[in-house]
Amino acid sequence: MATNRKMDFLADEIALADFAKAIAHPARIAILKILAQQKSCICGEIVEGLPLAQATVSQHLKELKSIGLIKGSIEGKTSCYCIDWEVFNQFVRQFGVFADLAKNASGQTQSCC
Amino acid sequence: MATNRKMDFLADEIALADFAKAIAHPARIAILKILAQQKSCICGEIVEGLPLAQATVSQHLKELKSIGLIKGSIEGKTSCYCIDWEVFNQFVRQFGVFADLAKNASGQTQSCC
DNA sequence: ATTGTATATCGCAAATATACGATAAGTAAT
DNA sequence: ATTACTTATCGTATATTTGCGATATACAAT
Repeated sequence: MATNRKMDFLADEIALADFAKAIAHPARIAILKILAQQKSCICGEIVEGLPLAQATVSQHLKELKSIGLIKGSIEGKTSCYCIDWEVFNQFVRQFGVFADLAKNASGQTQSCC
Repeated sequence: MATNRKMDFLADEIALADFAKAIAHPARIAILKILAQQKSCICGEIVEGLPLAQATVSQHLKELKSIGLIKGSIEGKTSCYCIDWEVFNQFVRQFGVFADLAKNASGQTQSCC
């Protein structure tokens, strides 16, 4: 990016793109899946469940955390990560804008090109 | 990426990540919005609607096309791009996996961390 | 205090993504 | 055939992402 032209886009477009970017990696998708399947908070088995080094997983966790999709804290030996469903659902709702557009256009499932 | 470890992830995790990557940029979100709002196919006003050079927009269109989210063709002076709702909905459905997980866990909206 | 365990961070290398000017390629009209 | 117009592609510069070893940090148990 030569210049930062992010500001020329709408805020909700940027937000949606940032959310997409946060989940735009198989490792982060896998992490979210793992966390979503656990009722209680889960610690470092995430690393064991992924084909990546501990440092790399930690970095992915950091990214998910920085956008707010997951919350986490370390307490002694065990850490605790979990999905922030509040934030998660907020993004899903934003994503729904497109789902709705798809529905409105469902009559023309057959596109014109 | 030192090594390509994509193969160590599940196919649907990779597919979902690829979809997310495709829409992980404000310009591509904006393009999809523009296309979704048009009933008929739309041509080069996309460029005018974005704060980017024509070459850059063309590149973004190419990316959306390569993952199959949009279809396009040029006919003389006017081009024709439109969303492939078939593909679009397929991805939305995959994304729904997470939405469902969110629903299942809705009892615990208050996370444990 | 020392050891062991779990996690985060640093520093670097390699790969990708982004942007755009210049240019090519195609069509329509003159 | 030339001009005007639209879109795609090439080449290149820069920024960002990804991955991991090495190391730091923090706590628990001995």
